[in-house]
Amino acid sequence: MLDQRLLRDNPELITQQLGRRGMALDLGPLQQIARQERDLEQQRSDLQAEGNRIGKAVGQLIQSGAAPSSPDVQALRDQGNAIKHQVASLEEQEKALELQLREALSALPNLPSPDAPDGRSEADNIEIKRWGSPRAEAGLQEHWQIGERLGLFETERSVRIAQSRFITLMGAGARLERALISFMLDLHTSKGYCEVMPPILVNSASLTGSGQLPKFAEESFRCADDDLWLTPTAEVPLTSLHRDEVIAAEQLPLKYAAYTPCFRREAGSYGRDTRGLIRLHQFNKVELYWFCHPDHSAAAHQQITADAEAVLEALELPYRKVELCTGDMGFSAARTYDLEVWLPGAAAYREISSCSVCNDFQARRSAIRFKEGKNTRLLHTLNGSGLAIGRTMAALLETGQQSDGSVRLPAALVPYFGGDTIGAG
RNA sequence: GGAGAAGUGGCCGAGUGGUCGAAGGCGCAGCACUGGAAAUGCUGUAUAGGGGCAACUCUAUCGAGGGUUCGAAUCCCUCCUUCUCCGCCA
Repeated sequence: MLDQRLLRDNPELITQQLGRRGMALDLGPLQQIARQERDLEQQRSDLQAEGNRIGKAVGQLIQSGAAPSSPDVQALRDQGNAIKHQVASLEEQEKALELQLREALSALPNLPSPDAPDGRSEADNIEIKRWGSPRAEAGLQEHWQIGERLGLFETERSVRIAQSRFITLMGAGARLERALISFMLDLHTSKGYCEVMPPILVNSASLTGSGQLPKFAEESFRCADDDLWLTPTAEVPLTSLHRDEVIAAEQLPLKYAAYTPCFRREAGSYGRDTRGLIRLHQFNKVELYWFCHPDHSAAAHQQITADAEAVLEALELPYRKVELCTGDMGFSAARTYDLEVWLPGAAAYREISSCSVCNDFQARRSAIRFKEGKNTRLLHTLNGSGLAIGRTMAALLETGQQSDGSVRLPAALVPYFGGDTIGAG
């Protein structure tokens, strides 16, 4: 959510910055509403002050012996009643404006950071670096072919259990998924992240707080009888972990690593990535999340990205780091790096992590502040995948495939998986 | 799921219609005392929004929302949460 004061005082800045995302906005009407609302508030509170004076005067009169039914008291009562009605009417108008304003503001995305590169789409993203030596021989299989051949997951039967875009991991496949989760959590907690296992059903307030609602309701699964949704990412419960809190400055940064399943409807992606582990309605992810001081969020963004990169490097998976342009960034982000892992079978880089700094955007929506001396200020939040588990498995299968049909796993994973090869012999 | 009790400031806790944003205590901060500290004393210590360069000032907030009243922490209604007992359960 953007600052209402910014809307009142400098809507041109918002228009200009959201223009970098490719939005054309006229905020004039909204600014009018914001100013009207402020004026109404002023009128209303002046009236209330008058009402309070009258109330006290009545009390004093009665206490000093005036009969409650005397004309003096009655006159004041009448005045009080008149004010009460005026206040009620002003309040009603004010609430209506406030609602309009909040709805409009909560549908606006974050302002991009000055450092974020301008651009219209994915095509304008900027490659920052490459790591590792991608395999590029001919005849490499895609992960779903390897998985099916080695019996690592069930595709057809999963449709019977749920529907398409769900997967059932079997045997070594299930074991590898579990190994990856443990490996990633251990790696992150060894660097000072606090491990979290949050609820994966979240309420509307939580989804609004991190930016998924109101605009992206169709992306999440909703429980019919409750105000609960299946979380699309651990970013949602982690943001709300400290919703409506004031945190002591000395405690910052708070760094969390959470493993959760994630649920996404993937509306509008029919026919894309229908095979294997790339695009599922349910997938596992280890998410990194920081609450930090505004002065340190830029450095924190580099760090959280490096922490995600460390997973790929420990798993010996070649990747590239891409900075998203303003036109391709997510709703809540001010600046984003994507990590794209090399899939030798598909011969393509695929997104496996997205690391964003949201500045105070989520903090304002979720009322998460910190106390610095006498001042209470909004803090900054960051999130990054560290990493998406299914896509990591896909990359491991394609990267580790050997001519005998087996898959060799990186050394770091051996203690977790309990072996260095899948499908040997 | 059934029955009962309770939700007040960072914490504990008083307050059942009138200058109550709220006694008292703890905690915290500053000052005094001290060689230094403890103890003690004094002072200060909620959040959000509006106005003002500022000192300051106005409004709202005693779980949430509505109602009664000139006036509500206090009375009424609805909801939420927590606790206790019973039942059920991985």
